[in-house]
Amino acid sequence: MHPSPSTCQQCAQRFNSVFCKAREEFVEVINDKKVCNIYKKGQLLFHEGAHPFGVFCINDGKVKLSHQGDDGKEQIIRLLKAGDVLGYRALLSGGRYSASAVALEDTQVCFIPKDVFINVLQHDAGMAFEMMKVLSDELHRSEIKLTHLAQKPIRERLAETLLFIKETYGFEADGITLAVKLSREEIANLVGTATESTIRLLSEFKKDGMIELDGKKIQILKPKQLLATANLQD
Amino acid sequence: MHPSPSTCQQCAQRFNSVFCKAREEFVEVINDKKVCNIYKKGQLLFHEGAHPFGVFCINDGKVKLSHQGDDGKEQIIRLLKAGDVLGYRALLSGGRYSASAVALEDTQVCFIPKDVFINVLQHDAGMAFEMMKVLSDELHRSEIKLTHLAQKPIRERLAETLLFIKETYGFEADGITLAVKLSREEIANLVGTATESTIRLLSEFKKDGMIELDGKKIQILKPKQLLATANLQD
DNA sequence: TTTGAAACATGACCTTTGTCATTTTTCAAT
DNA sequence: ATTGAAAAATGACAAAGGTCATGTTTCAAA
Repeated sequence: MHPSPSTCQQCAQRFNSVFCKAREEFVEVINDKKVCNIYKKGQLLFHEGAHPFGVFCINDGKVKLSHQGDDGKEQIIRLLKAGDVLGYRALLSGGRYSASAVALEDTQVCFIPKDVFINVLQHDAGMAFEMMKVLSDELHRSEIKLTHLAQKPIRERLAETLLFIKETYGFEADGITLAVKLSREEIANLVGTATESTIRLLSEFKKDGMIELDGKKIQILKPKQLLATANLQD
Repeated sequence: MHPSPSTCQQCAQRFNSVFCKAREEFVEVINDKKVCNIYKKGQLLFHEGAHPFGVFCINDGKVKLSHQGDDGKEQIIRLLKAGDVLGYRALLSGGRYSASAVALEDTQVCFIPKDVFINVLQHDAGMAFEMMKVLSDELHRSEIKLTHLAQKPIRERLAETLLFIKETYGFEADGITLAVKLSREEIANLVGTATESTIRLLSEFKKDGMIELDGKKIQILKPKQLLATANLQD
């Protein structure tokens, strides 16, 4: 865990986030009002059903965002990393959180109060535009996933999910090990399937030589074959 | 089909749309630059993969927005009605259309060129905020649907879809007939299932007395029982 | 009014995927 | 190092839902 950045102005994630286009004066305001915090692995940032009081900006670490299905089953809808902002959906829609956010590892987060965030959005068109872009991109991702969930077999969706994890978090220094530790159940809840099915298919992928498994470590041995298995057109 | 409105200022949908908070001066600009058009039932407003040149604002009529799955199967991701705007997702993300829009009945649409729309968003914070709200609401809907698609059986999803159609388009004058004609295949593509499964379940719902079927007309006889069948928590 | 294609309907069957039970492994706390 | 609970793995089985084949109805164009 890196030390807390002294200011937003110096933050390594600044130009990597939705604040990249924010004007200097507003970055100063945000810096004045932000509250930084560290969440330990497994800790809750916010809970489905709660009222939002601001947005969270990840400085370092990893977070999962998930819905609770009616039968209590978790559905992971987003994976977040340094530079990502979360909690904006409920804030902008004007309701409660519709998902819970949990740290996947020790994570450093800055909290920006609601009125500060809204105020910046209202007075900084560049920032507002970036926000719309983030929302549009998220919507796009969600709609594509929706279609795949409705139409693609689990095998393809699991391959796609592994590639998605790679896109999001990248590899360890070795260049092949996924840089996040997820349980089989979490992977299943990302794919939208039963844990056992995920376990079985991961074993198959391993038997096929596409991946290597070592506890929660997953190594991508044949990315091209995995991509072919995902059967992506777009 | 109503006659074309003379101006945006007088448009019946104005305060029912994303433009509800737009300042008068910008509504005037939009009015000057808009181009109105009528699309016949089945006609394409835009096609997946094409470049967006502006947004469409529905004045009267109904439109479906759908992805083409990899195997060519349609997935309907949104149903639109008077007052709804479409085509903004690709415009804001800065890419091509990721979905196709087709008129479900004769539909009157105003086209607003890209630069005009973007310009208004950039100079009218109220309008920008409304746009963010629309995006957030859409994202919310999409994520909920994602979870249901992953976790709920088809029976529940079909019931939910019928209620969603009711929420979107309402009833005919009789107060029980859904005010839109969709083929069984289109309903299936909304639910995310095979056409045959949809047909079978609709027959079951009819046998259970929840709905009545007469060609493409669907009457909701027992909304409460249908709601119970949908098994919605939220 | 006829007619032919498309949509609707239904049955049989099979594949996929989920569920349940059981065993094995991992890993952290003692 | 021990151990106990959680996670992972595996097999057997069941259920859900998709596919295919075929028959029926609808509806718009001739």
